[in-house]
Amino acid sequence: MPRTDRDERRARILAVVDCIPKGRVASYGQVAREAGLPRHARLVGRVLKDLPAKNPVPWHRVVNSAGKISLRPGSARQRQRLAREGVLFSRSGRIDLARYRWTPLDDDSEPSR
DNA sequence: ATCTTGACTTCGG
DNA sequence: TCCGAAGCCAAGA
Repeated sequence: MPRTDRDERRARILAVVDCIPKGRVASYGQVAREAGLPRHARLVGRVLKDLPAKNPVPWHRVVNSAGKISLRPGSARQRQRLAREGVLFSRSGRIDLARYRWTPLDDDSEPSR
């Protein structure tokens, strides 16, 4: 069990990220809200940044509110992982959130529209 | 306690 | 659509 408040929040954030289905994405802010931590989008980013390589959580399914990859170095890797799951990128490198955004309860289902 | 950082977000122009 | 500014907030130093 998490001992500190910090570990507690970290665990909740990762739990949410772990729920994002293959082929769908969520924004940092969305993950924060669903983890019960509104206004903590940046915390989500920090947690993912410090994520051990061994951790299997689908960190690549988290993008910013503009539908773009926030990772500076390494964006190619994240993009490739998403593409491999069927997530299409626009010419400007953006993901159509209206189409790929994950909403709890949709838990699977192919992207529509 | 104070100041800086940043895998963020929203709002204007 | 593309910035820049402002708002936000936990961590580090």
